Amino acid sequence: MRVSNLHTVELDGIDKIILEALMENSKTSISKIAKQVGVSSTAIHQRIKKLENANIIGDTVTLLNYKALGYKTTAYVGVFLEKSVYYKDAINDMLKIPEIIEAYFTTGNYTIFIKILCKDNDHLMSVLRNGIQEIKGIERTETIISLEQSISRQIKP
Amino acid sequence: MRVSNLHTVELDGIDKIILEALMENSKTSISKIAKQVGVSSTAIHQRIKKLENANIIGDTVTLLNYKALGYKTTAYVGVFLEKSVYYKDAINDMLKIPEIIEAYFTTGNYTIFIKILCKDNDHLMSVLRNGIQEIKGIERTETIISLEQSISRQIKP
DNA sequence: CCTGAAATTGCTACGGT
DNA sequence: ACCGTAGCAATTTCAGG
Repeated sequence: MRVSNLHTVELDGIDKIILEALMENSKTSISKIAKQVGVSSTAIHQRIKKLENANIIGDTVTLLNYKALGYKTTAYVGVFLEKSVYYKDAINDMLKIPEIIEAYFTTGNYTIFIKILCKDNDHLMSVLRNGIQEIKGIERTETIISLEQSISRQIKP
Repeated sequence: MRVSNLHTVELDGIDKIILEALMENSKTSISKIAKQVGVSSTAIHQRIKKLENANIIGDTVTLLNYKALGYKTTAYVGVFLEKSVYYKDAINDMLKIPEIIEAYFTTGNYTIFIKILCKDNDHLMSVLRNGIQEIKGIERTETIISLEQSISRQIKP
């Protein structure tokens, strides 16, 4: 890894192999990566520390299989706000709705764009009617329901 | 954890503590969870194995900090297909565009709805013009650019 | 479903090239 | 920047209540 004077970072081949292994499985053992690359475990360990310090490696999380827990409906909702001033309050209200798992402030048609995870369509309707559309400043919403997720991945470093 | 005869799953309090700890940090040590709950490491280990076998625990991944790697633009693109028949081929073509990190088959206005990660707006324009809009069967697209991500989380079990 | 002990594996610090 | 060693901590297996 090389850090230029303009805050950009150059990863070499070994860094990329490390990152790809950890992206796929955060529990990949250092020794396994070391064997694959052909250097010592210590070297890999030192590189990982550097990548962590450079803030390139972020969180390590366990993803739950929500379908197994009964969450089978994913939807996106475009939110039209009366005035952008309501943005902060709207986000605060949205934080209280656990089904909202992502929210973005956006350009274009919508002011706020959110991702929702629900058990089924009835649950989604209830979240929309009794949750989201009750939030102050929301004019109207447009809902996009996902029938199938076809791609889900990270970008390779 | 209890599995009813209708394929639904009941998690007890200990399961939920385990899952929440691992969701936040997949590297949380078993022994730490064990101390918090007040049982042996072995018991926690066995429960984790069960949750894995029940497919409730999914992947454990390391998230990269894409901003540190120069990726600063997130966008969503709604895709209008001429005919739904083109869906499979379109997804196959999209798999070849690494900037596309999520894709959904959806109801509503759009046929396909995708999430894109780019370095900057020029990069985004290039992906749209030279990548996505070249795919066979795509009539037109609508782009929503995220200015700020305000919420990002998982649902609690 | 739990425990405790033993075996295994992996992490991390240190000294050196 | 990398290596080897060695001590330590954690995971995982096993026998048993």
